[in-house]
Amino acid sequence: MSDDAPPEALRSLASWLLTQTAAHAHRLVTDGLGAIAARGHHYRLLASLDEFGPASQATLARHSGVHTSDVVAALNELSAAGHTARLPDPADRRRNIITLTPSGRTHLTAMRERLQAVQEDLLRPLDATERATLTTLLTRLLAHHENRERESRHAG
Amino acid sequence: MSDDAPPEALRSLASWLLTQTAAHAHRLVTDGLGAIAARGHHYRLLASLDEFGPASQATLARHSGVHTSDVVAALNELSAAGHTARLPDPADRRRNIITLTPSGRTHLTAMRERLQAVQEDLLRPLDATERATLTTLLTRLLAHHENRERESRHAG
DNA sequence: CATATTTCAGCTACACTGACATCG
DNA sequence: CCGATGTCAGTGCAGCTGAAATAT
Repeated sequence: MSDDAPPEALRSLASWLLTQTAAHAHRLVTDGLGAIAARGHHYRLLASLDEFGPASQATLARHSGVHTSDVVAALNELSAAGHTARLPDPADRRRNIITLTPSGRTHLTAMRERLQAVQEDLLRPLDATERATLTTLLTRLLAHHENRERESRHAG
Repeated sequence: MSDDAPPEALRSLASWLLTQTAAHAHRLVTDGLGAIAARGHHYRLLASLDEFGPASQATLARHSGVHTSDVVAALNELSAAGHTARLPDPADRRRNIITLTPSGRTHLTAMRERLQAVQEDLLRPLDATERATLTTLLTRLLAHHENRERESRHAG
């Protein structure tokens, strides 16, 4: 459904280039993870647990950037599959402490491998220097907009 | 919900950087267009009509990259607002010929202005050279993945 | 017959909102 | 009472699928 050349009015917009390439990236990630019955949120949560250790769901949401309500749903799936465990926090009975199980660790490794392949696929036309440049530019944009969000939350 | 620093396992993934920055870009675009009761699809369709002239819905879908089924919905909205007109094609009675009305042209101009402001907002931390670099890299990625899609459609 | 166009109904993923009960 | 937490229900947009009706 997008055979012809898009109008210049679109191709000249950075926002359009970003969302379009992101759509392709998202497709590749979804397909790559889907092949091992995983999804984007799963990786974000398991990677956060792996890097920061066991945490409450709220902390996990802050680390991974996944919305708390989506954390609930994703952890339902991950726990049902035995990749995470929900333990009540004895010190604060509102909280669950989420831990990575051995099975979750294995699953995380598999996801990492899939995602590495996806990056290669995604960035194929760029050489190493260009990939580094792209990463730097995107990282700067992201940092800028994350700060703006933080500030507006602090102000609001 | 994304206050803390995301794990390195995410920050090092180009796919993650892309989808995150795209999410911010999408928010800015949605907000910017929302202020004048417009949406992304509207701009893509009106810009295509402006650049390529009147077209059938199917052609419009191919030009704009908007799915045919979504074209139907967006044109319902645009036509209800008087920004486009659907005329039956006398030469092919399956088709509607879509045209930009004067009101649609005015609306398109307003969207263009909003979107220019959004680009400025989006790219603020980058200087002119860096913006050009980003545009080039993204354009190359996009071209690559569009070709892959075309080929797999041709093969399949 | 196959193909193209328009339309409708619905699905998935992600980001997000609002409400609620629970607990500190 | 205020605030944080976990849960559930539901919204909106984008991208997409499938099917039907109509016409070429």
